Amino acid sequence: MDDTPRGKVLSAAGHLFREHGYERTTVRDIAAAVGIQSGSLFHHFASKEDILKAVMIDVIRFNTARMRNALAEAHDPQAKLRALITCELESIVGDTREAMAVLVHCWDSLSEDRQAEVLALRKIYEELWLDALREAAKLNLITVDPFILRRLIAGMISWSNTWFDPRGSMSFAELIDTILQLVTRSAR
Amino acid sequence: MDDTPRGKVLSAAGHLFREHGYERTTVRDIAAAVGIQSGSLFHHFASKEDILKAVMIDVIRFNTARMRNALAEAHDPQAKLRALITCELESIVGDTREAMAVLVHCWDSLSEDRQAEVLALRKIYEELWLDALREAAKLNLITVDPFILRRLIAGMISWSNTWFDPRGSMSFAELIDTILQLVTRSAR
Amino acid sequence: MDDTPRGKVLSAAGHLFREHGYERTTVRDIAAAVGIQSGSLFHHFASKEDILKAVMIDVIRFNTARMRNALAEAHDPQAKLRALITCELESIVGDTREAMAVLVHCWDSLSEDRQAEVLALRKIYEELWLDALREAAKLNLITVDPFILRRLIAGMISWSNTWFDPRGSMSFAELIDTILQLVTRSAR
Amino acid sequence: MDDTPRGKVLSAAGHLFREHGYERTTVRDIAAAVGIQSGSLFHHFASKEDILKAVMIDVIRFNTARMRNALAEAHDPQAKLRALITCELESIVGDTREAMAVLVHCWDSLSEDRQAEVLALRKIYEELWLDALREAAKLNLITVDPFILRRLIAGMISWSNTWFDPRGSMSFAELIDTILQLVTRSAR
DNA sequence: TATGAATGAGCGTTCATTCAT
DNA sequence: AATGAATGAACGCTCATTCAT
Repeated sequence: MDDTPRGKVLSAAGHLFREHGYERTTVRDIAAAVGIQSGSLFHHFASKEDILKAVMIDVIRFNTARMRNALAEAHDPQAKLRALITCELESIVGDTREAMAVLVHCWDSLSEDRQAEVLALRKIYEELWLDALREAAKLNLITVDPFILRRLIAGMISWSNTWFDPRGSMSFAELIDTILQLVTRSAR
Repeated sequence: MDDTPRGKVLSAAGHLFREHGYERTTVRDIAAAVGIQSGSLFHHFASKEDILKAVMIDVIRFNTARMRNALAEAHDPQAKLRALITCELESIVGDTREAMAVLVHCWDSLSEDRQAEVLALRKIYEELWLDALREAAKLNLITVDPFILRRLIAGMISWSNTWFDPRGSMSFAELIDTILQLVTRSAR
Repeated sequence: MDDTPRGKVLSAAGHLFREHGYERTTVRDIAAAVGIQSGSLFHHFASKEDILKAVMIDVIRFNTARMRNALAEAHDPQAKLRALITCELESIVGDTREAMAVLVHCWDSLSEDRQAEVLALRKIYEELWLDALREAAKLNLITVDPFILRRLIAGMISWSNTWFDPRGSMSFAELIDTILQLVTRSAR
Repeated sequence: MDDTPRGKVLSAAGHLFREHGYERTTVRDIAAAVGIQSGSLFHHFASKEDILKAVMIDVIRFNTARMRNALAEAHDPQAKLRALITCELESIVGDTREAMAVLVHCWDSLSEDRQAEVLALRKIYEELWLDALREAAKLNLITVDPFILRRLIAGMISWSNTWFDPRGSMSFAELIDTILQLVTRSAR
C-alpha cells in the first residue's frame, strides 16, 4: 500500500499484531519483517505502542474516507444503509481486514491517552452511521432505536471476521443482503 | 461463587484477564488478588495457561448446563429461541460476564492443544443452538441459514458486553425482545 | 539392601543422584521413588544435603569393611594388592556402583563441613591402601612412590565406571589382571 | 586469552563451572564476573547451556590442535606416546585445566543434542590416541589392548587434576615419565 | 510419622528501549 | 537514518523447606 519505511512498518505490524496479538509480537519481529534492526524502528516511531496507535488511526481514516465516498453516491436511506453495511463488511473481511482485527483485538493494549486519540476519530466514523440510521428511523425503515441497532449491527459485522470466508457457501453480496434484511424487514 | 483456593484463583484470574488481558496479567497479580504467594499458584495449576484454560472450561460448562435447564422448560421452537438468547445474553452481560469476555478475548493466548480441549466443550454448546435453529427453520420461524444466523446472533450478543448496561435506557428484557424480533420477524 | 524407610530413601537417592546429578534431582523425585510425600522426607533427614552425605558415608563404610575382610584373607603383599584392586573395582563397577559414582560426581555439592565428615572416613579407607603399597614398595614389588601410585590407580579404577562393561570383550578378572600387571611389572 | 566479550564470558564461565558446578553457577554470577548485566549475556549466547557447550568445544579444539602439533614433531612411536601423555597432562593440570575439568564434570548437564555435537569433536581427538597406541602395539611397545589401555591412561591423567601440584614433591616431567613407564614397561 | 498447602528466594530468559558509533 | 551491544526490570516457574493438621 505504502512504500515508505513508515508504511512498511505499519503493514508488517498490522499483520503480526493480528496474527499473534500485540504483546506476543516483539519489536524485533516487526523489524525483521521489514528488514531492519529493532533499534532502527525507533527512528520512525517513539514506542511500540505508537506503532499500534498508528495502525489503528490509519485504518480508521482510510475507512471513514471510503464510507464518505460511498455515502455520497447513495441517494436514499435504503441505499445509504446498504452502503454503510457494504463498506464496514468490506473493511472487516476485505483489504483492511488485518488492521481492523487489530483495532478490535488490541484495544486494551493501548494506554488510555492513546485510546482517547483513536476514539476521537472513531466518533466521526460512528456519526456517519448514526446519521443514516436516524434518517431511516424517521421513515420507519427500521424500528429499533438507532443507537441500539448500530451496536447490534456492529456486533454482527465485526464478528464476521471470525467465520466469513468469501470462498465459502455464502458470497459477500449474500451476506450484505442477509444483514440488510434482518435489519430492515423487522420494520414491516 | 467457589470458596476453594482453586475457585478463588479462577475468579481473580477471570477478573484480571478481562481487565488487562492475559499477557499483561502476571501470575504475581493473580496471586496477590487471592492473597497468596505467586509460587503457591502452582500447587493448584501447572501453568499460567492452565489457569486460562480452566477459566474458559468452567464458564462453558456452567453456561451449557444453564442452557440445557432453560431448554428443558421451553416447549415450542419460539420459546426455545428465546431461552437460548436469554441464556447467552445472561452469560455475556450477567454473572459470568468476565469469564465470557476472557473466552473471546484471550482465545489466541491459548496453545493449540488447549484450544482443542476447550473447543470440544464449545461444540456441545453450539449443537444446542444449531438444533433449535434447525427446528425453527423447518417451521419457517427463521429464513436465514441456521449456521449463518447462529454466527450473526453470536456477533450481536457477544458484542453487547462492550456497550449494554442494564441500568441504561434499555432493559435486559427489551434487549432480548429486540434481538428475537430481528431474528424471527425477518421470516414473515 | 535395607528395608527401612531410611534405607529405601538412600537407595532411591543414590540411583537418582547418579542418573541426573544432585542438583537436578528434586526431593520430590526422591520421595516419589520411595512412595511418600516430599514433606515426609524431612522426618528422616534434616536436609537434602544430609541425604547426599548419608549416601556417601554408607558406601564408604560398607566398602571399607569389605576391604578389611578381603585383606584379612590375603597373606602376602602381592595378594593384598590384588585384594585391594579387586575390592575397589567391585565397588566401582559392581553392587555399590551408583553410590560410588555419586561419591565422585557429587562431591562439590556437599558443603565444606559435610565434606570434612566424609573425608574423615575416606582417610581410614585410604590408609588401608597406603599400608599395603608401602609394604609392596619395601619388597620392590612396586617402584613408583606409594602415594603417587595410589592416585594413578585410583584414577584408572574410578574412571572404569565410565566404560567398563562386564558383558563386554574384557572380563572383570581380566581387568584386575591388567591393572595389576601395569602396577607391578613396572617394578621388574 | 581472548579479549572479545565472547572470550571473556567463556573464561569466566569455565572458572565458575569448575569451582561450583554448572547448576550452582547462575547466569548472574557469570555476568557479574565479566562486568555486564545478566540479560546482556544473551546477546552472545542463546542459553546458559550453550555457554557450557562453547566452553567444551573450545577446549577440545584447542587441545586437539596442540596435540597434532606435538605429534608432528615426534618421529617414533615411543616419542609419540610421550607427546600424547605430555599434551593431555598439560591440558589437565596446565593452562586449560579449568575447561577440561568442566568437560568431565559437567558432562551430564548438557542435553543429548549438545552432547552429540561435543562428542563428534572428542572423537577426532581420541582417534589421535588410538592411532598411536595401535602403532605402539604392533611394535610390542605395549601389550594391553589399545582401546583398554587408552581408558586406563585417561583415568590416570584425568584424575591427576584432583591431586597433582607442580610445586609438590613430584615434577611435571617426573609424572610424565612415571605414567610412560607404567604403560610401556609392562610390555617387557 | 505422614501429609500437602504454602512459602519466598531465586532461577533462566525476554524484551522495549537507549545510545555511541 | 541505521546499527547492534547493552541495559535492567520484569516475567513464568522451580524447589528445598516449614508447619498446622
